[in-house]
Amino acid sequence: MIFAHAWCSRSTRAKPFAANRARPRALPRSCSPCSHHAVDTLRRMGTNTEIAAAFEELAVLSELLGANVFKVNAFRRAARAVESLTGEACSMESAALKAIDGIGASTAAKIFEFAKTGAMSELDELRAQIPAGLKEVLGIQGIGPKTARALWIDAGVVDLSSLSAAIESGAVAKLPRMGAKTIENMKEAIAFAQTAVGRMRIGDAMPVANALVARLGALSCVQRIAYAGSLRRGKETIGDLDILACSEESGPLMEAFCTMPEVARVLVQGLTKSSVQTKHGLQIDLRVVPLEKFGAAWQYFTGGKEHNVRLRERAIAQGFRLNEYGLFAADASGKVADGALPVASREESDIYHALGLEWMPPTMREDRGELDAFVLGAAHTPIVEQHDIRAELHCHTTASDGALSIDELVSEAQRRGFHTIAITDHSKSQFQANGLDETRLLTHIAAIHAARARFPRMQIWAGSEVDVLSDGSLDYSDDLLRQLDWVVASPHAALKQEPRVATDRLLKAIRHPLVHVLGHPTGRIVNGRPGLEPVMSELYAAARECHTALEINSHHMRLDLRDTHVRGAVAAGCMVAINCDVHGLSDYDELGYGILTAQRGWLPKASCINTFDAAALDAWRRVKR
DNA sequence: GCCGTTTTCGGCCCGACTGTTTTCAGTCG
Ligand SMILES: Nc1nc2c(ncn2[C@H]2C[C@H](O)[C@@H](COP(=O)(O)OP(=O)(O)OP(=O)(O)O)O2)c(=O)[nH]1
Ligand SMILES: [Mg+2]
Ligand SMILES: [Mg+2]
Ligand SMILES: [Zn+2]
Repeated sequence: MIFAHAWCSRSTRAKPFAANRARPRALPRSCSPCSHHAVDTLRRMGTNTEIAAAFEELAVLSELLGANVFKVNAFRRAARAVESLTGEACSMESAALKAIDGIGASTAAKIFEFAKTGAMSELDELRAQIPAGLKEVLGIQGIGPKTARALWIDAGVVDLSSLSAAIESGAVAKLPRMGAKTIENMKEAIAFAQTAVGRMRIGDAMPVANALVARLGALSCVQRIAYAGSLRRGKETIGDLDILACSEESGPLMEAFCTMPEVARVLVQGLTKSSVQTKHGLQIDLRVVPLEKFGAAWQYFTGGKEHNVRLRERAIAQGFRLNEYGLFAADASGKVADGALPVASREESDIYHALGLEWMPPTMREDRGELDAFVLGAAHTPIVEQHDIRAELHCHTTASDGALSIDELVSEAQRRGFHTIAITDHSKSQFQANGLDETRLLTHIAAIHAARARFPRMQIWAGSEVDVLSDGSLDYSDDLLRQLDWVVASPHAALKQEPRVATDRLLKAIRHPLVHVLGHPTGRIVNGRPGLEPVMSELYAAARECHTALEINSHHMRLDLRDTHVRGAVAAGCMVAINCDVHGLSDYDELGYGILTAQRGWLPKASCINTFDAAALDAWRRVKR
């Protein structure tokens, strides 16, 4: 798999990821503290996120007032543009802001106002006009901005409870286009909203999707089937399951789908598209197309939405029209002739190639510069793939909280084609995980080294996952750490620290001369706890400078670094380790999620230490020994 | 509100399904 450097060099226009591009630098002899972050230190954290949220709210509220849909869309694009900046929007010049795609004079002025005052007057005015509770009304399936506005203006609805009251009182039935069925659907949707689950972790969704694909694929009328949507793009959480099938008998297929035993509610049922909600609150969308249109449909249904919109814009600019049935030639007025055959439709690659692009991995289809990076003939750098991984550098045995012996861990690594494994049990402060004290660790090191004789083809390292204590010091003395072949340093406790404290804590670990990898850097749990919120740009700079890799912990509960952090680390020139944090045999299978996350962060194979050959990895290790 | 290798005005991705409608608006993917 390949990708181009283009997001930072192709266009004369400033692109979001151009902001903090790191220049190559020589590795310093010692790991000295950086001093260039004084300004960052003083600034409030998370400002880009806040600004993006403000523009998104501007979109929602102005839409409720019936604003022009293209203007509403422009607010949404501005929100995305700010969100994906690597630098702080508040510290950018107006000209630099306006050079970013989706940000014009008006948006730049609002950002400037936010930087100065911490607020946007236009947004505040909208907030004053519109009941805050209308947002939860908008969250009901089937209620969009037009309906919400009518409910508010004409039926006095201001939140969910007043909506229920207005339905009971008959006020809602008086609105135009409000028949019995619409109201019944609304009641069901309100009831369902109480029980509905939020976004599912990818590791929970994947087995469900695979089972469903297998089950539907076994039907004789199904010719080809695959999952699509955010699951195929490898997002850490999944809003629903999107399944694409090819069939010539879509009626029976849709009927089979909508009458599956786990279906609680059929949202829509048609011949090309159906949606159901399961008893567990999971939504599943099924689209059915003829076999020869599979590629176009898979491209559409995989998304993401913003990627699709960009791709369709590109098609128009090149004299085509693109939809889920194919790429079609258009005439001068942009029209497609009736009954015209598609220029491309069978496979995804046909679509991309016809548009002058290479096929690109779904993980990168997020409208984050990929259409520039994958122009046919562009200079390419290979992106990491699962078969590139040749080392597991973070795993636990029964000595601490793992389920496997040293030999079981090593033989499984060997079975998977790895050449290197680092055994890294917990350190003494992790007493709840049976962390090893100094005496036990020394015994353990000897036991790990003794395994080398039994696995002569494996490079086996005695390591530790040493706890990064709350002040950034490590849980073992330097003397002890020096006796280890490999050191992963990870934060486990005090994960609610202030960003500045957390940053300094992690910087200390990164700069430690005996640390190879910063493990699960934020300690977040997906759909669980937010974890630390350090100033990531400072971590990247220090990691690069001090020859410390940042870990992507592949476990689907962690995925830490997350995708956006990986992208930042790559742009800053860091090395990344993709580890499974193995506690049991099945944890090796978590690697797939780590790879998806790495690809979402555009991680080149060459920036991932787990892809090195055995000698190169050992040489990399020895820089810190 | 944003934007421009045919444009500084006039477009802006595009289609399926539903309900309530005599021709389509609204919502969603
Ligand atoms: N062209 C186009 N495609 C869309 C639009 N909305 C959705 N799609 C496509 C791309 C999406 O990835 C795909 C599935 O829609 P979903 O709403 O399920 O989104 P997605 O799976 O990306 O995210 P999710 O985790 O479900 O929230 O359908 C749209 O407005 N235009
Ligand atoms: Mg989806
Ligand atoms: Mg969907
Ligand atoms: Zn661990």
